[in-house]
Amino acid sequence: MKITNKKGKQFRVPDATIRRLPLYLDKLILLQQAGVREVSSRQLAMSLDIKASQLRHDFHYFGGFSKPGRPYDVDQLVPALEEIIGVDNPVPFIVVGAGHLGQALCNYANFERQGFPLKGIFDNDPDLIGTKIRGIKIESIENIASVIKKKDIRLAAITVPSLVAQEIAMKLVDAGIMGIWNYTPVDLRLPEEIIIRNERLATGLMCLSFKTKRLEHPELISDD
Amino acid sequence: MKITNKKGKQFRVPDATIRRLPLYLDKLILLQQAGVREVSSRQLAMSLDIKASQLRHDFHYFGGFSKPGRPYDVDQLVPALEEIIGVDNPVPFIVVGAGHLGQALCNYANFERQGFPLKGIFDNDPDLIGTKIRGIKIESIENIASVIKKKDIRLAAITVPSLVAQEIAMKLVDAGIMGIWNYTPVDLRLPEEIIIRNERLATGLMCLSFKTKRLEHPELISDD
DNA sequence: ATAATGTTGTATATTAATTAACAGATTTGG
DNA sequence: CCAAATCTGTTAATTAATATACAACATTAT
Repeated sequence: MKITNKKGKQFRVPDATIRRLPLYLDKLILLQQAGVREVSSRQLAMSLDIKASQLRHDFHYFGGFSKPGRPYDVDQLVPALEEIIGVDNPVPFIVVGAGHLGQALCNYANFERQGFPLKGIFDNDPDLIGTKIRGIKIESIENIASVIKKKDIRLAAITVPSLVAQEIAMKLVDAGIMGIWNYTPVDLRLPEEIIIRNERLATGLMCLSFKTKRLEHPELISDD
Repeated sequence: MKITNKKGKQFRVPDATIRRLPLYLDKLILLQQAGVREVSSRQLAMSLDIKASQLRHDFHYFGGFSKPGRPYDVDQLVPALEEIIGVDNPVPFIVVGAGHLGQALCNYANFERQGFPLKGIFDNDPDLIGTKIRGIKIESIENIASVIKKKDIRLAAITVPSLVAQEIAMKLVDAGIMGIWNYTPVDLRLPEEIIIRNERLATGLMCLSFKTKRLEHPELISDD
């Protein structure tokens, strides 16, 4: 993805950098809450287990965040990163599918704190419709389009059964959704301008398993 | 990470490849369940939105999964990948912290189906201890060490409050845990042989936000 | 038979990402 | 006031990841 920075220069921002931006912001907000005012690239990088040069390299795409010779000013860097990431204003989102996973996402209070207020929960199960999660009423999927338009929602998480995932995703796109956080195992086929992010919960466990297995069977590893 | 393949040759397996292995397995199991017997690298890669050559390159680290000239045999490839990833035998795990997120993980039935049976849920809240999730009783954190040892658990997810995360992680390691799936925002400091995987739920939303923002403000993008 | 098509495994080339290096700025300590 | 220590921004070098190319083999159709 290419962007134009403040100096008018154009850069291609690597995906790897985009993936790290949220981690930087996350950590910086923690520091800010702890009352830390300044942080060097080395300190910040170390706490994220990356090299300081990489952090500076990442920041470099977006222009200077500090005067040369001085560490970063936390109170200045946080809003700058928020603007870059696009959470300088709250970004409302909805959850479609109120099963266990959907409910868990809805109950995760930190989204709101990180700039993503939950604005709607939808399901087709009559037993669920009308019940509330954190004060938000679960609505019928029939209402999705009108809510999306009325509240100007751009992001949606979907945790629905595989069979209906494609159909529901298309409905969301028609209603104006621009980014889909896909928790189903389905390859959604949508217009190419729609941003899709696939999550696979078990992937984390599998990566852990791959590596711990090789700790237990040292004959499979060599470290040179 | 380096491994030794069946021919005795040593390879360094790129992290990017390790991250893709679970996706391959995931997709192959879906195909297997759908009754598909053979799949070419091109078909499989297309459904995962990667290049066929990359898939073959990934598989190449682990030795031949097919005869040259023939597509992959699904029923043969699934167990082979399972063995590589380390889920050829069930890999039990536990969840520490039974708040909303912990409960959501426990309720996510697919882990079991993918080789990760949940063998324990732990919390310190007296109101929660004794209640059940999917038939598994929530136990006091005091019991963790004995359960880990008795049931020979190697992986643990932690979804506890930040303040106690480090302390609990150390307790887990002392009891024999080798891999930690960390859902807290804390940088765990543990012996270097312990595998840690940090998850940040909001990261997914932030990456979506970064990209959709630039769709809405085309002046920030250039596509040449 | 044999040509046409489709397949993998693997070497090579290309592109992307990470790390290192360092100039120039700033602060600190004596 | 100057030397030592820190720090960033930026470029260059290195390493990692991805894509291309193609030989060798298999299948299918004619």
